[in-house]
Amino acid sequence: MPELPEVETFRRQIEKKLKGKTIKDVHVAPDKLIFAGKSPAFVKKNLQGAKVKKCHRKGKYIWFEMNKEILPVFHLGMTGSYILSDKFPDRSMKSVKLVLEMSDGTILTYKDPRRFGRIFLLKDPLEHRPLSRLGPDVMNELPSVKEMKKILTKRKAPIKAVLLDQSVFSGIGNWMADEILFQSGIDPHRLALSLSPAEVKQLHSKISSVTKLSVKVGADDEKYPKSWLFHHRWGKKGGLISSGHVIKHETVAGRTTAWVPSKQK
DNA sequence: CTCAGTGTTCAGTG
DNA sequence: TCACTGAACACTGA
Repeated sequence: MPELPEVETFRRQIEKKLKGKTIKDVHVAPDKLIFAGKSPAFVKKNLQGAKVKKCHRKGKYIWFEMNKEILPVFHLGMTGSYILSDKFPDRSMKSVKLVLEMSDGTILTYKDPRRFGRIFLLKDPLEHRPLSRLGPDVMNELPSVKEMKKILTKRKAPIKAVLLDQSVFSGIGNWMADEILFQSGIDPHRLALSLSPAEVKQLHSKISSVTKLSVKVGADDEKYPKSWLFHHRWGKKGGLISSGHVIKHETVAGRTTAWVPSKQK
């Protein structure tokens, strides 16, 4: 479930629970894919005994600031998730990849059944791939309307593809892109460079408001406004957003895209 | 049994 | 070199 709002919500919870505490013990699954080729021993050596100062986020990545040179960077992929608890995960819990036991008994468990998530150990996370390739974070570094116009006029791809491109803006994923375009009244197929100044202004405003509101409610989708496409997009066959306004589904930019042709031009 | 999926990277093309 | 597209990755559940 990880787009910017989910990841930012995790970040806040993790920072609150881990800040100022020391990693007392570390359990690492022998999974070279998740740990980008690193051995359990290497991961453990770099985490054990470290004191967590902060948890940072850019786009869909988070990393810990610690009293160590090498820092852990997390990306949740499609199905990664964290559990904060005071109990060790029991054996029945599948796909646990990392367990951090903190000095005060707090336990952070990371699991990822599909294994698209990654945990990197890096020196200056922002200076190296994959973080170095990210465009401005849409919550903390959203470009001005003017800058956004300049960026979009250079792009010939469908606006949906540009919103999903993490090197242009970071943090937007599939449902957010559809939500932003729906609320902006823009058809996802439109080429980015074809947007009028008024449309770019609208898009800018909706990137900001969709991001802020979903973070504000802690990425709890039940709390998203009733008017959002989000609540209707999953009913595949001929869903309606309101009387007469049909939701269409189609692959755009390689991803399933939901939009309402009667409202998005 | 087949296929799609809240994501990213890389090979191939123009 | 750049921008863009589509496939691959790994696994679960509809």
